[in-house]
Amino acid sequence: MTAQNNIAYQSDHDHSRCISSALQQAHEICKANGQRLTKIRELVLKLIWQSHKPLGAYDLLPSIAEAGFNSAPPTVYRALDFLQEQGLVHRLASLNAFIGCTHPGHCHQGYFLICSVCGTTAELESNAISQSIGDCAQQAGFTVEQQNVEILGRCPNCLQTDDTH
Amino acid sequence: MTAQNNIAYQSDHDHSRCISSALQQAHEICKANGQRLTKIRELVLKLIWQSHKPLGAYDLLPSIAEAGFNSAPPTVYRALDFLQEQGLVHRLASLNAFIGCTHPGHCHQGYFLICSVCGTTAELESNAISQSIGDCAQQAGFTVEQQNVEILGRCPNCLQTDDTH
DNA sequence: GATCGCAAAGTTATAATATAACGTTGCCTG
DNA sequence: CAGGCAACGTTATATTATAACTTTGCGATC
Repeated sequence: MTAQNNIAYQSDHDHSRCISSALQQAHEICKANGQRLTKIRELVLKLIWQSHKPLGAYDLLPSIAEAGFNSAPPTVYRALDFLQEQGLVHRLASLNAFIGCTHPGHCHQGYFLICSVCGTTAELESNAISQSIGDCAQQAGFTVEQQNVEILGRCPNCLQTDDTH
Repeated sequence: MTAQNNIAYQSDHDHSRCISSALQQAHEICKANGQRLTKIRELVLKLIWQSHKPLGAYDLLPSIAEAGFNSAPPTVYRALDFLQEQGLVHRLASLNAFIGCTHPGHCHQGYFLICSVCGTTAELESNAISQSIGDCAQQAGFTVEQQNVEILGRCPNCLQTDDTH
């Protein structure tokens, strides 16, 4: 889970803009919430945003060490917990990995399309999915608190270059 | 089908029937697939079916030891891997836990309603969810291989007995 | 500007989950 | 009944995550 390829699904997207935009939004959201986006927290967010591929907590430790911080596991988990609480990153349970939230700052559920070949992951907001899940739950008398929707498959780029399909 | 979804929430459901039915189906499916449902595999399946609550791999080890088998982790993980391959159990990534499949033997996606209070988990089959996910994926040019849908919330029983809501 | 209180970060240790690797057993089949 | 292979036993270790306590440093108040 450490590969490097900063192309979402469009090869022409300006990834440096993704990062700087994510960091700026993070500053605004933390300020609005009266929370501190400390150096470590900002660094972890930046590292998470280096790609559109989910990264494991332990993948981040070397870079944290390089930057001169303590790099024991609690350091990165604290930062990740904080970022999750602020809605800035999501945890993908099926991968034990983390990814930057592409639309922080509004209350939402994230649904994820994860490419099984290249790892690139896109976050969706879908009323249709949300509604169908809500309907099913309601029918079962069930009140929804949290949704975990992680779809594994092939992204357009990897479908193109794959002759077995 | 929808009747069965709710069985886990009904206090009067005949659970011993759940278990024996699951075991019998397992025998049939393994036979049909030319696979061996060995003693350990059957025991693990039975243990998983003791309740409608997901169980961790390590939760099963003591009972496996009691039954006189080796109870090192590989034993239970091998059995669980086999049972998953045969479509007899599902793994819930958000809990690192396993649960019996309530309709094995047909090709399907399982969607899960997990009660955050009592842990009771129901498996759904829903064309609406399936369709909405398929539509979103297609729109993104994405081919679906595997779906992970785990919904956390309150089951009807726990809603009734909960005065904070 | 000193100090107090608290949130954040440092540090050490360990828990919880999962797999690698290799040896042994025992079932099926020819 | 021998040979091959799948299943299981066994030991060790990888991977992911948290507990618990100490130290640091920010920022509010005096």
